[in-house]
Amino acid sequence: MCKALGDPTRARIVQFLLDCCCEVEVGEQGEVRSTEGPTAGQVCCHITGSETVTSTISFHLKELRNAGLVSVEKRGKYMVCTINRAALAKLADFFNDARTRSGCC
Amino acid sequence: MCKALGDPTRARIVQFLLDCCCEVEVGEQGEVRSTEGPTAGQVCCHITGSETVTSTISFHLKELRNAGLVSVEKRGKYMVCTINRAALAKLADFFNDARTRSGCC
DNA sequence: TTATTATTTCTATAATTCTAGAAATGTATG
DNA sequence: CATACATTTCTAGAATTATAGAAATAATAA
Repeated sequence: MCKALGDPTRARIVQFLLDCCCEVEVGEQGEVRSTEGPTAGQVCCHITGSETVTSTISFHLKELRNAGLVSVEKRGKYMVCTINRAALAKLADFFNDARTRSGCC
Repeated sequence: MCKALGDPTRARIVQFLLDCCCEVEVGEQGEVRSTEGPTAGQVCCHITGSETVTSTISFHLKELRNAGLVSVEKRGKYMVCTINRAALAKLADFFNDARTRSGCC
């Protein structure tokens, strides 16, 4: 998980997912309402400033997904990204344990 | 900090520093008693299994030091390594905040 | 059905990072 | 003072990882 978070682009993605609460914007009929996070395209737009380099964001989302930090699930033709709170809790617990651990001597 | 922890060798070093409570072993006079952590050479010995590749461990210790995770201070001719508990606390706090953060919607 | 939109996979290249030897530095010991 | 020891810096090469374009996939819209 730390390795995944170590890349600056992925760190920005995670920060965006933490800050963001955008509902997925949709066409005229509102196909994809009531999602919890932004779509892959919205992440891309926010991180790179354009829609042109989706492949790079897709790569990083896969890494974050493999690390268990983010879930990316299909809703219609979009991919909706959400932070995995349990993973954050795991990290918090690990570092909290480490902090309070006393050596054996 | 996550980037620093992301490397497997550095992760092992940190884990060793957390687990370890070795006092610095010394010559016949006991020059370097009452330190809090192992020397760079002891870290090297534990991680790589030999003393031969000290430069690599030195490189990683520098990275951990630059990230603020480990302090490496001189005691005689040894360098004594200790985990920075405040850094661990910072990480714990960050992930704890992130975990419990509720979106704005 | 055809076209369009969103995203992923593939590929090559670019960039970064790790590794380990050699030489250099600093400290202690004979 | 010379030698041995602990560690760092420098260097080149190896390995890994990131990037972005192009083609492929999948779902919706016309």
